[in-house]
Amino acid sequence: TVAAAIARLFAVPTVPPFAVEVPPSRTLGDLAIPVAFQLARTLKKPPRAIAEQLAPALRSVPGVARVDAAPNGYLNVFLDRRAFLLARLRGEVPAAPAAQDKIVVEHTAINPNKAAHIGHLRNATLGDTLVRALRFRAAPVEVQNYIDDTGVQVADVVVGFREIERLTLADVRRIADTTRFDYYCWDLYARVTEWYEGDKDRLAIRAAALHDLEHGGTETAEMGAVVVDRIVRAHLATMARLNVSYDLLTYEGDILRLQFWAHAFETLKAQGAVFRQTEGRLAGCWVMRIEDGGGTSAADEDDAEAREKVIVRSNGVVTYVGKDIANQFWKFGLLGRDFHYRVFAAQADGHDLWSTSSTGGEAVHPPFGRARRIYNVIDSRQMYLQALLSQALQTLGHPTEAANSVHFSYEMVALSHATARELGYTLDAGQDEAAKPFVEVSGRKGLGVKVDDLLDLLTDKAAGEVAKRNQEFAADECRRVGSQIAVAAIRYFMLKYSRGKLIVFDIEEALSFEGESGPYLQYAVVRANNIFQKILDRDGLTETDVVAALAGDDAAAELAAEASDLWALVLESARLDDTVEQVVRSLEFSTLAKYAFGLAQLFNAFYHRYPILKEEDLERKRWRAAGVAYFRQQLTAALAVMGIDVPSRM
RNA sequence: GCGCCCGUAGCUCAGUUGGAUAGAGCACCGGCCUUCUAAGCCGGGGGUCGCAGGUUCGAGUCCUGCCGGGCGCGCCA
Repeated sequence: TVAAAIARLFAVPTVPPFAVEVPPSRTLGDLAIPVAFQLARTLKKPPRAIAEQLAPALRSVPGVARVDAAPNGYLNVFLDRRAFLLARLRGEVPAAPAAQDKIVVEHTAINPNKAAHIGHLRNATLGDTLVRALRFRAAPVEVQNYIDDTGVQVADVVVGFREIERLTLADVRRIADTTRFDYYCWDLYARVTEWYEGDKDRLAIRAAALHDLEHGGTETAEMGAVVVDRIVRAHLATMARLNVSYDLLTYEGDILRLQFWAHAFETLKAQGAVFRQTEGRLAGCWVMRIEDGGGTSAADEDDAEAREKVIVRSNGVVTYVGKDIANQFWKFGLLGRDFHYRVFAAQADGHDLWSTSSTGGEAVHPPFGRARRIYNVIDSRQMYLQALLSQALQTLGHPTEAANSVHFSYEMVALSHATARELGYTLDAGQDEAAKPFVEVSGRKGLGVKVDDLLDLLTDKAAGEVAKRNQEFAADECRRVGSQIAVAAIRYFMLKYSRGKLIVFDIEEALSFEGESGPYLQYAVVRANNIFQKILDRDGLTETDVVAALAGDDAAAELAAEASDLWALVLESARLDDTVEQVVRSLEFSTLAKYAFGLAQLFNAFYHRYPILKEEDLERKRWRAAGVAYFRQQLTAALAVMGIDVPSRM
């Protein structure tokens, strides 16, 4: 309506989209519109003159109390505060139209051969938060977790069991039943890496194991399947602790067995997207030419080859890029084939987790895949390969799908030297790594902080704090709340950095519950909730009762005061929807984290300055309570988008 | 060599379609618990936004070049 008013006033056919900003100081206004700056160019008039002409016209917009034209050209809008808060408390705010296009988000995708570590944690937290943000905006989202069950990493662990430990399939099953199997494999995997280094000929054993995994029918393959199944279930349990869940597990083995790749390969060949190299280093390979933008001049032969990516090796074995291309085509519904599906497990949040299958499966299953838009959550090191997926789609005549293939890229998580030392990892002064400001996490070396260890540490600490403050709590109650606090701490920690920033993970820092942390946010909501609990206990009034009583209050003095801190809290609380929208657009979750933190700060300050239970002026008391009611509703929702629960007490 | 990312307070970081006086946490100093939970609040010191040009009413933000650091560019995944 504001845009329409501007268009009418200046008779410009199309008003460029303009931002609504937050003024640097609340005394200037509730909203700031810089549209006069934009119009200044086309209208060839100074911003101030335009703003002054615009201001009276905007006063008729519903919900607007006053509009000031600032000397510098800003239009500062003051809202009808009472109407604003009441409408929001009654849920009368029109929702944005829900998106209809189906979205697939793929995240986590941990190699199923060892326990999950903090590197995987960043992926899962970003991915799950993206899913929650999209669903907050009512978009239909399907969450997929890709399981590389036929890769070398699984083969390595199987080699460890067979060649180093000399164990049978039955032995492995027994170990899986009686140990922390993902931890056991973590150590074994590191041992296998060393074992290979002892004698390079042993790599032939790995190649044979890999072949067995791909083709099946042997005890090695069977052992691989057991390892994968047990580790995947361990990962799901770990992720469930973090409030992360999925809709579908996509198994690479099924992509191979169902000939998805063979099918995609025929199409790629037919369209000339891949070709068989006949000479040079890559003779005998099927390769895809990589477009790297620049129209390079007469490059020498090495450069030319560097821009060819092998899709099928000269021995006929497809690389993982090929499998990824087939998978991406399937996700868009472009492959012309589908998996079989079976229910894999029931999840804590009540909905079934499905998995792909090569045979059989349920006759009736959800319509997986066929997405309009795909987010692949994967760290920035994979940028090159993700660009290939998009390029393959483009080459095969699917420009829309190419544009809708989003690589949600983020930087990796490394370890601080202090934390690496704590894990028992020592670096000689001579090593290159010793000079770097961080130590790279390495599953292959067994160097990393395991997610469950970190959660256990955080939960113990939080449960101890809960016990101190709530002596009436039983031990299991402390534990339950402690776990909610631990999840808040770790998820917030993963979200507060922008995704382009490398996180140098330090245990000491991650264990902090003070200042800008997940628990700080929870604490603010818990305090707000306690106020309503006490109102209920003492006055017998619910939040609904309090809001209903407001209808008779016209003055709303508490809200109307020029520098009303209550109004500041309400206005800031209202920014959640815009913030989530911005987050989805920019894929930058630190924006949401900082918004939620700032809101909690605002509330905590308000909480100290303005008592509610003891306030004797009843009208004042009601309006304060109303503002707090809206605040807790909004911060609770913000925390839900971040996958953080609010404890009953803490 | 080419591509991507990072460089803002002592430390760790926000500041994202360019906008009003560059912010937060930690650390440090000083206050506040017989009061709705001190996992908190209030106050203080602390800045050449890596450097140099450019674009314009306006640049931490956009462009170019340079400096420093990280990652990627494999018949590994």
